[in-house]
Order: sequence, then C-alpha cells, then structure tokens
Amino acid sequence: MSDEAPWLDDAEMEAWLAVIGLVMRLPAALDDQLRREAGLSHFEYGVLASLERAEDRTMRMSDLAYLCNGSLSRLSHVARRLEEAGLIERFQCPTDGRSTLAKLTEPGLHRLVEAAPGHVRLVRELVFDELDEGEVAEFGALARRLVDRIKT
Amino acid sequence: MSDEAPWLDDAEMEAWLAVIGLVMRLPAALDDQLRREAGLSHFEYGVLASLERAEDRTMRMSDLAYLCNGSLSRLSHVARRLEEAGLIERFQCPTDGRSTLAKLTEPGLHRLVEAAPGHVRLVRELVFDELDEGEVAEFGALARRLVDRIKT
DNA sequence: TCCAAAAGATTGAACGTTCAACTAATTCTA
DNA sequence: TAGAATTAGTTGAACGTTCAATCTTTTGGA
Repeated sequence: MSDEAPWLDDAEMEAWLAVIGLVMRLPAALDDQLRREAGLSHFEYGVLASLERAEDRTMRMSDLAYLCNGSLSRLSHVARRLEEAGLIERFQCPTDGRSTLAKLTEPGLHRLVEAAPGHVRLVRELVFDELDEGEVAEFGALARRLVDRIKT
Repeated sequence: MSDEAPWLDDAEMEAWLAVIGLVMRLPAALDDQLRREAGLSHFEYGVLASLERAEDRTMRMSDLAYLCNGSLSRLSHVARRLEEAGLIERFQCPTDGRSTLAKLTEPGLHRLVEAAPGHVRLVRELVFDELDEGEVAEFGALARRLVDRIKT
C-alpha cells in the first residue's frame, strides 16, 4: 500500500462532487419513474431489456448479472421474483450443467414494451435533452473508460 | 404526456450503457472499499465528510440529506446509527423548533480521518489516474449539468 | 388571532440487497 | 482417472432503504 495519497484539490473536488451526485441521484430518479409507472425497479427493467436484446432472448445468469452491473446473488433473487411473475423462465443449460439460462417470456416482453416509452422519455429528459451530440459522445467515452477501470 | 419518445439511436445507446454502468458500479466499488477497510458505507462516509466541511461541523438534517444526495428518511435512520456509535450527535435547532441539527463529534472526526486516505486512494485509482486535468474538468461539468437537471 | 396548511423530522413495517454458507457440476492436475 | 480446486448458482439471515403514517412546530391566510 503506497503512502502516496494526496488529497483532492479544488478542481478535483468540484468534479468529484458532481460525479457522486450523478451516480447517487440518477439511479434513484430512474427507479422512481419505473416503479410508479411500470411497477419495475430499474434493475429489473435492465434484466428484461438485456434479455430482449440477447440471442433467442436467452442468457446465462452469470453473463446477465455482469451485463446488468449487479452481483449474481442479486440477480438470482430478482430472477426468482420475475419468474414467479411469469416475466422470465429459467432452465438448466444443456451444454454446461452448472449454468442456468434465463429467457424472456412473451408476457415479459409485453411488460417491457409497455414500460419502455415512459422510461425512454425520462432518459431523454434527463440526459439527451441536456447534451448535444458531441457532448453525449464525449461523456459516454469518458464514462466507458471509468467503467472499464472499475471492472478490472 | 407527449407521444414524442423516439428510441435511442446506436450512439445514444452506447453512451447510455456506459453511463448506467458507471452509476451502478462506482457506488458499489466505493461501498466495498469503505466497508472492508473502515466499516462505513459510502453514504455514511459522505455524511461524516459533509459535516466535517460545514460551519461548526454542524448541519440541519434536511440540508445534510440534500447535500448527501439521499432522502431525509434514509439520513434519519443512518443518523440514529451514527449517533449510537458516537460519531455524531443531534439536538434541536434553537431558532426553529422543527429542525434537528447534526454535529460531528471528535470520535466521528477521528473515524473520518482514519477512513479518508484509503478512500481517496481508491477514488484516485478509479478516476483521477485515468483522466487528465482537462478531462476531469469536462467530465465534472457535464455531470454537474445532469445532476442539476435531475434535482429540479 | 385562530386555524389550516406546510415544513422538518422520526418511526415501524415492507421490501430488496448483501453476505456467507451451501450444493452441484466441471476442470485441472498429479 | 481420482481427488482437489474452481465455477455457477441458490438460499436464508442480517442489514439497509423506502414507503406511508405520524408528530411537532412554524407559517400563512381569513
């Protein structure tokens, strides 16, 4: 453990507080809208949306958890609830008995399609109405570099 | 409710997934480090750090909640635990009987000072070692605009 | 001035996430 | 190829957050 840990200077602190504000408030804002209007958490929405984009609307639990930025344990609990609600189904992977595959059901797809417009509207309001095309690209590229660094 | 809600195009989606990745993984990474090394959640750390910077190390609960990007209810529960641990104390505001003031105690300050180096080290690793000065300013400014829009 | 409405804060219950323990299947290695 | 180690996933308990209800104090209007 290096003892090089200089405190943040003013410019860094200002940027850092903005970033912290964003990472704490954005998920909360998305959660609120989705819960009120669609009865889904943002994480649940992410699970359904990820499956929808996947080959055969099916993914391994591990890969899904990674893609949804959550732990496997978290996904496992959420998947149980989504399965009970009939929005997804789970079954063992035929090629690797350790793996579970999750698949979006028709009702799950309908639920996603119902929820999407309101969600996208908020995302536009909060992000894409504020930034122009170039800023979006810039912001996305910087965020991507930070995410990749966190993932290690 | 307008029916103008065009789906995200490829560039927008790419940026959006990066932003979502950041807002979901960064708090988790900060939480992990702080819990392991200092026995504090990131939110608790933020409460202590905010009080440390405040006039007389004291703030109204409402203002503190706002500054810490959390609900008043969340802060209230956390404050009870921090008070039980002796890290803060609470008392009624002398000028407005509705308000509660929270104040950082000496043990609370020591706990913060203990936790800070490890936390700052991680923040540097994840963010400030990746971005140069200009990128930090840019990223901070963009994040600030989005946060302000969320707050409304 | 009196009463209704609003603001500040707390509380308990419901819900969701994390953590650690566990099971089962596969891969590695001696 | 047997046994150890690793990988994938689930589960229950502990913990933290949210939600709605409640309480108190202050503010605003008739």
